[in-house]
Amino acid sequence: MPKIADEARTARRDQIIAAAAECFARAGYHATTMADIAETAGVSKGTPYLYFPGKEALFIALYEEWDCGLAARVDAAVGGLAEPARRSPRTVLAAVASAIAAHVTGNPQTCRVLMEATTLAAYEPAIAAKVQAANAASLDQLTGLFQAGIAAGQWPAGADPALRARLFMAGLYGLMSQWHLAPGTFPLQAAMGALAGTDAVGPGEHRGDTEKKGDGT
Amino acid sequence: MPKIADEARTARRDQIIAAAAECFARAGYHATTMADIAETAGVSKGTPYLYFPGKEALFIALYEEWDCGLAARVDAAVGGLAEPARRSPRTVLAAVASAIAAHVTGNPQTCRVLMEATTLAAYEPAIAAKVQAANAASLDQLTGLFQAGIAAGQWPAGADPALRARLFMAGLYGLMSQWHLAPGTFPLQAAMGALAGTDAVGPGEHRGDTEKKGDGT
DNA sequence: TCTTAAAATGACTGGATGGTCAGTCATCAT
DNA sequence: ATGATGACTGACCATCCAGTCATTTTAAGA
Repeated sequence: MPKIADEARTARRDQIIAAAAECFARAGYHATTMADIAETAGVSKGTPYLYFPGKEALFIALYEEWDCGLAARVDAAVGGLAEPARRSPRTVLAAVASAIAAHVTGNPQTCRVLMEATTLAAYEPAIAAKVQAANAASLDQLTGLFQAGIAAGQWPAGADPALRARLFMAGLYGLMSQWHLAPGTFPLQAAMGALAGTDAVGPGEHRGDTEKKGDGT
Repeated sequence: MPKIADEARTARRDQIIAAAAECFARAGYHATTMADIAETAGVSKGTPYLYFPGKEALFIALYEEWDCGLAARVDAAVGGLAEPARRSPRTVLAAVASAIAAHVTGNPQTCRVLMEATTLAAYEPAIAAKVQAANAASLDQLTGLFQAGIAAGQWPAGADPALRARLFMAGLYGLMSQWHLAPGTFPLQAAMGALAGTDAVGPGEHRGDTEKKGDGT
């Protein structure tokens, strides 16, 4: 009987999510209406409800899709490293930062959705759960990376890998937050690169060459 | 003629702003209604409009008040340093981080309002203007601090002060953002201390002793 | 081609919200 | 004491929006 092809269903779903991303990024969660999303997607007002239970569920689906997009990019970047480089935690870290910067620069909407999610997480338990889970996973991965780096002597022996991971994540998020307010003001790629090259608390294996100009406003 | 005492007017205003802070921090900007604020302040629904043109103006007033609160705290912390210490940019930086951590820990609402403002800034030009101005001012101050620190040899000569300042600010903001989602998960004070003690890209005058345990979730 | 069930539509609803305003009440100069 | 001035009140309005559902359209199978 005439059930729409699975493929078509998925396409519609993606179309709606993409429209939602555009709208949420443009106007924020609360200022975006379901009607906006439907119109942007080119469907009627009722259609989104055939694919998602409601606005919040749609946002969560979007968040997961986009976060996955980011995670996938990061994995791809790490996987794409040449074998010897992949063994160096420091190099991996730089690749992670670079991949994130590239993805965000290319899709500024990612920034917006990410920030919106983080802010919403303060009041919406369902969203908080997703955001915290994503954060914890990233933190774990980074902690592992720093652990390896410390073991390999790329960071000082006494360093606390969990703390390093947290500071690194905080730096990434803070940079995105600053950048999304005024994208033209400083080069995200360079700043994130510096953050990765940075030796929080350690004897400086690296030096001035990782520094780039930022124009300061 | 019977004009209310200026003192009384200011008190009412502050009372409304305090109520707004509580409500915005509890439920976020959009989910907070003017009726909520009025009720929390113990006044009628019309009264806030006698002191502020509307919801957005009230939020902006709150943002400025709270931001000033933070800036004042920072200034006080710096001013309170003993004279020789105040001459050391590194020490000043640590004092700044410590003052912010203390203020935020004591008033978690600050975190919420700050994040809410940053997110809103993406869509509300009036708020964006205030946030960007505040950011630029902080960035300038920090840049000056790093400049002095570099001149004094506390950071490597080649370092870019503007970039350092940006990374430091990003770290602070990112830490607040992580902390407000799960205040119990890690000690903000210690993390911010580590951030200030950190030698992004520099030879490490400091070492492991600035590291504290963070439990990693 | 024709049947039929699922998909899509869009008018509708019930509730909520920012903001207003005519009227009330407290205060202070006289 | 008293009355004029302005702070305060809270019912009210116009608007908006998430979500529903009866109806129409679409496409897969016979």
